[in-house]
Amino acid sequence: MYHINTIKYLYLPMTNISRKPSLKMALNPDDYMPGISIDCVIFGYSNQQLKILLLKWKHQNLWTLPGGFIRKDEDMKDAANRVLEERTGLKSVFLNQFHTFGDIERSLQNGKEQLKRMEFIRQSKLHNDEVIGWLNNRFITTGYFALVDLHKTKPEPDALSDTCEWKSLTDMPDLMMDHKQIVEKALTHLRIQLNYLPIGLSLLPAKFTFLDLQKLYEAILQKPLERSNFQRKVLKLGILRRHEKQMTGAANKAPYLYSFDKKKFKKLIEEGIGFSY
Amino acid sequence: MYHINTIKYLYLPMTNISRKPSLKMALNPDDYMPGISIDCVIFGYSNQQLKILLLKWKHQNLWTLPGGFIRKDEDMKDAANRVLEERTGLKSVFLNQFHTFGDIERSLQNGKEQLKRMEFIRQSKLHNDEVIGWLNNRFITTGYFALVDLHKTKPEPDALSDTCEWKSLTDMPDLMMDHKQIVEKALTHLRIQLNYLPIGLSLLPAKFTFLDLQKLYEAILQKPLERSNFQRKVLKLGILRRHEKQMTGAANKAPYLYSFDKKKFKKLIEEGIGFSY
DNA sequence: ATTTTATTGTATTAATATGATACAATAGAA
DNA sequence: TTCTATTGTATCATATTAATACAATAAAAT
Repeated sequence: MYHINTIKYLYLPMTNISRKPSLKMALNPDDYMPGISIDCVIFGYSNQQLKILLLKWKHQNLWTLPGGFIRKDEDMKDAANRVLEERTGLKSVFLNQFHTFGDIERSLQNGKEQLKRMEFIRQSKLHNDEVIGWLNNRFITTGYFALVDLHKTKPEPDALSDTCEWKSLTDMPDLMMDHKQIVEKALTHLRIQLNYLPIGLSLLPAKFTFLDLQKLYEAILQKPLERSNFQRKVLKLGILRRHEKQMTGAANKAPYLYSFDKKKFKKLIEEGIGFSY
Repeated sequence: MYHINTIKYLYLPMTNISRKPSLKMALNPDDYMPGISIDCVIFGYSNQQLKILLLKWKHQNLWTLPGGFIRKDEDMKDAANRVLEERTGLKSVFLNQFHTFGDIERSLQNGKEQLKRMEFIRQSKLHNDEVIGWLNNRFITTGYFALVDLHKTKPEPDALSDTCEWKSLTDMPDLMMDHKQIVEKALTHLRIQLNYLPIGLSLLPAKFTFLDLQKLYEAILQKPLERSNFQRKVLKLGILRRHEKQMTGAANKAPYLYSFDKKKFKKLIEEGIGFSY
């Protein structure tokens, strides 16, 4: 029992695969890898809160992560980038695979709601019986997590959803299937990454104050950090550039604005220097 | 375009799936998830060298990682455990998923050798045309890495392999497809894990000297460690139990034997304490 | 029997990092 | 002009790490 993969696939590249299907176009199962899906946990940050982009199903109060399938002619990471772009309009952002979820019963949660959903799809004639059968198979899903500047995104619901919204982590609605566990795992990875990557680069606007950065870290770690020590530690990394002061209008000393020095940032990562809070 | 997974699967559990197929039994594609495979990077340690369990294809000098497919009625992690048990005879060892490899061209390497291979399979009549067609599809593979006490294993080649052998990391043969990259990634993860888990527990025999432990860490990290500081750091974790001295026969002070105190070890992990070298 | 040798277990010291606190500078309100 | 809250930075005690030293010791060499 052995897997000698993809040789036919390699030497007989497929034809007749429509290149860029519109979102509303009927899903053609022949174009996609069966049994595998992609789910994206897209993190954003605003109002001092860490947020995740979620979709709400039509006529149901069940939310899901932005997801999709892998075209037979695309790399899995390209599929993840495509999903991300379809929902946010953003290209080439920080996007990392973190785990593949392969339990049989991963779709048990909210099973009744999902049955209702399938009935809705059947009645809506959005998909034919073949597609519905394909969707009904067991899927293993690979989770990717992305960090984006929330204000640069244009959330777009997909064909089966009412809304595509940023939801605060501290106020998460009911999620489909095992999506809650997927979010948990993504968070764990984000927290670990925090020790190795100055993550603010992706989540904050170009210029920010030290307090902004600290609040972001506190939102991710869910614990308060000591201000002056945080400042000292980050400054010592030498990856911040200081700009003009930001007059806040408040009756106190105005903070400086900072931005990331991407060159030094890159160098730091190459050296594999981690730092923890 | 959305994935409402596995509802039919959930509510209509499959029947007629043979429970434990013998290794030599013809592969029935209907029993397995299409397009997804499992590959295991199984680490062992002997003669002060980190080793990996590899299989060599019959009549060809091409080596592969132990791998397999996911039965439609089993969790992905169970599939990985099954593969591990089939090749080593070991159950319930340290086994962790680390990455899923989904590039289209992941099988490009050694393509010619693999074509020869498919021809051999065809001629051997080991599989019928349906199975060969199934194997020829593109596969996405999820990598698991395992840590085992090499001396407790009974390596078993599979139906398509001559030998199943421990190969030193410093002396790796040519590997099929992208298996070299898979090994690299597993190593990276092992090295990161080293900062969070006292990994010796899985790779060393029950009792060992401090030098044994240090050499293991040096083999994994590929860099020398300072003896006395290594000793101090590990001792401070409080997870080692000291036993009798081991008379080495050499003309010098005999080292103590140590073993891991699994209770304290567990406690340490729960507290999430990491340590680095 | 004594000396020698290589290795082990532990101590010591200097350098560095961290946690807690202090304090001067300052933008704007009082 | 004084007051207030926040910012940037300094200070000091404590903890951690790296480098080195050294006594203990098993067995070979003398």
